[in-house]
Amino acid sequence: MKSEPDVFSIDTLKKDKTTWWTGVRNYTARNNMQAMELGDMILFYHSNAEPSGVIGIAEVSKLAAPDQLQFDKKSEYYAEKATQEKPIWFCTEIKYKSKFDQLVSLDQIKHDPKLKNMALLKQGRLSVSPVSEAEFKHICKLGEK
DNA sequence: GCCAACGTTGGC
DNA sequence: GCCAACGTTGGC
Repeated sequence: MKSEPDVFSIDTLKKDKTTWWTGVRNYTARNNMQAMELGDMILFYHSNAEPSGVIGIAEVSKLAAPDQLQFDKKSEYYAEKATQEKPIWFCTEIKYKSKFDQLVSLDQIKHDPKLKNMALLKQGRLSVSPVSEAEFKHICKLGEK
């Protein structure tokens, strides 16, 4: 899961413990969240950062539920066509697990043969993308000294 | 259903 | 700030 650290960083998640991943307005990203199961592990990625990369780990703490911001007329994430009966946007709640000793940069990921098939690289702009167990473990190894 | 125009993400 | 790579919208 990607987040701009200026907006919501791993340190904010650490402080808040949990957060609903609201504001995702892309169908593929939404579908990926709806496919998540309780306890699934998440790579937390800082985008638009210096440098960008995976900075830590979170865990799915609540299954996907309607994103409440879609009903809020004052929110920038308001969705006119959404109703309580038929919500359009869903999000999971995630829980802080840990912050890496060292960030695993996008550049590292790009140049690591074990990570070259990551969905993250295939579709760079997607904010929620799937990760294989092998990729997950390998990135954890790189992030933890 | 096609496609042009437009908007967004995110690396650089 | 630029721009590539998408995704979305809406006219037809």
